[in-house]
Amino acid sequence: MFLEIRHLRSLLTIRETGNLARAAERLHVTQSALSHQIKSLEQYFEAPLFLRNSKPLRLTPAGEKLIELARQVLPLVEGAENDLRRVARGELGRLHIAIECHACFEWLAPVLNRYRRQWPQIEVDIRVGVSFEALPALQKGEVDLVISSDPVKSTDLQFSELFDYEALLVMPADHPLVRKKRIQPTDLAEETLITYPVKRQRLDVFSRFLQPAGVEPAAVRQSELTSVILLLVASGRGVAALPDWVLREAEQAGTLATRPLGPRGMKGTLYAAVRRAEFDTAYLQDFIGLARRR
Amino acid sequence: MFLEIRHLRSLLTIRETGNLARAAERLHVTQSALSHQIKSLEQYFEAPLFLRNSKPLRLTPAGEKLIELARQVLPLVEGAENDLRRVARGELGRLHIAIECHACFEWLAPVLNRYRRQWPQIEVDIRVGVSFEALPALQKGEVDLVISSDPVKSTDLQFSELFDYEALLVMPADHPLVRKKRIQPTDLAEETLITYPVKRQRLDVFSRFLQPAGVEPAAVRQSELTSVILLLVASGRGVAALPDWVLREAEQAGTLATRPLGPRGMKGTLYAAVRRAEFDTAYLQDFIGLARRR
DNA sequence: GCATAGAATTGAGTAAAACTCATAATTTTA
DNA sequence: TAAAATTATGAGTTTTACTCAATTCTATGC
Repeated sequence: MFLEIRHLRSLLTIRETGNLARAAERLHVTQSALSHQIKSLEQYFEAPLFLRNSKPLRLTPAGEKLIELARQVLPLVEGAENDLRRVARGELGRLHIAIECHACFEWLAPVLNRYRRQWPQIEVDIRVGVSFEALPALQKGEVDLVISSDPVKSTDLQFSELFDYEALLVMPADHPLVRKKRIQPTDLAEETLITYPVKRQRLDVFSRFLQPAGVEPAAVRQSELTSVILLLVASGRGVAALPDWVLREAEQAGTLATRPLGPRGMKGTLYAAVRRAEFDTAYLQDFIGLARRR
Repeated sequence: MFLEIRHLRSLLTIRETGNLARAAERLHVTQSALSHQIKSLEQYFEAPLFLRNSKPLRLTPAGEKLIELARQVLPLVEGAENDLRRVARGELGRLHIAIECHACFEWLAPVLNRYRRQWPQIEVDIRVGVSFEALPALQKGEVDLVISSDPVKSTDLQFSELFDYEALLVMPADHPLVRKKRIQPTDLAEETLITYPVKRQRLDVFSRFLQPAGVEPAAVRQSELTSVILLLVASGRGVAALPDWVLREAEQAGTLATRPLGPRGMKGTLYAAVRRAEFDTAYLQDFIGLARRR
């Protein structure tokens, strides 16, 4: 293998100008350089590429083959180089987001709608982290940003705080527990608890509220969709623990009531994790900004 | 511009082996060379191409873009290099033949049919040299071989003898001139002469036979097709001067007679001219060989 | 047909790059 | 945590690409 893109560019320019001297000028090299270059190609392929004795330099069949190649390849290369420059400037890129919490969908969807308008060139996707570990996937480059509520020290990942939230117990407006200012674990011993269909250890209401107190709800029911959970709660089929952002509108409608869990409320903070090397990219920073403001 | 085919090959091999060291081995360079190469690419594009901290070396979006380019470009390059090698070995090529004599068609057509079977990869074409000068066209690379009856000394063209011929006067078997052993210019003063539609100076019967003797035929009629000329002659509409190869079968049919022109016959030799640089190519030599044997 | 200007080629010298070697730093794995 | 495997780095070397200057070639006008 010998042929390089440089050769194709020279060949095409010579062909276009019909003359070594002018081609050399356009390529910002001496005409001697071009002459040497062509000669080395001809020696390598053991075939002449140009017919020397004719005024507007003409190509041999071998030369034609290379010109044909140049015409195919050079636009591809230029296109790719442009894309790469835009990738470097952060104008072009990929934003595959992994979320571990189902409820995040509720604020993420509208944020992404706004985001897409600002960054139409960024390829956006959401993956709900059920079947895979989000942070390793981020490290391996399978996804580009992880929404998580527990930051981890890492040399190659960078966590940015998004916003604080509080998980609240949701129940029908006429539920007996509405009378209490704050909910205690034992209050749920006689209730049906509705959760997302993930392992208990990944549900804060179990890991941070019920299990430490050794309380088990009367029943557990699962649903994937936040809106379905709210519907079930509203129709008296159970109660649920959901982050506050989900409940803003639902509460206003007046059919649901919310109460804090535990004496100080079950609060947390959401973070966005990205690879440290890409932390400064404009399109990632902009997403983080939008997510903070929601 | 910076990116070269070498880079694309390295990138793709690294991607395929998932590992600098093995890629280096496959490319017959040191692993250090690859490391430097990638680094220089990353510096040029100001973007990382690989995620370093993951076992099977993974690509960043920028890296993916380049791999995509490599997958498009490398096969094209390899294909073209193969074609070129075959062009150099004379397995692939172009044989555009220019003929100045209309009558040559008669022996050329069957020769080319045989030739095409032997060299299916050679692109064959015939151009009858009416509207252009054949030898300059050969020098300029517009055609690749010229059939001509007068060789010229040239530094960049090479003439090869094909075969000798003799131009004969053709007439109906019952024509009065059949009684003569040889035809003299004055014999044609009362005849209608049928010729190809080209300038008189390019017709030997005028330039070498009639004009030196100052004789003008009673009438001149033209036709492009040899078979039509023979038909006209057979039906008594005139006589024609045609090279012997045209007449072999026609004469055998018994309806036509031929006689030599002038005391020693109007003889000549056909040559094939090619560009000296291509003289040794197998597919040209083979054509010349076939043409000689007819 | 010869002189001449415009181009291309050539060869030598130089600058630049690509590569190797040896070694250090990292990462992975046991 | 040590050993093994892999990658990165820096200095030195080789190779390649280029420039400069001189020469040769080609086309064209007189």
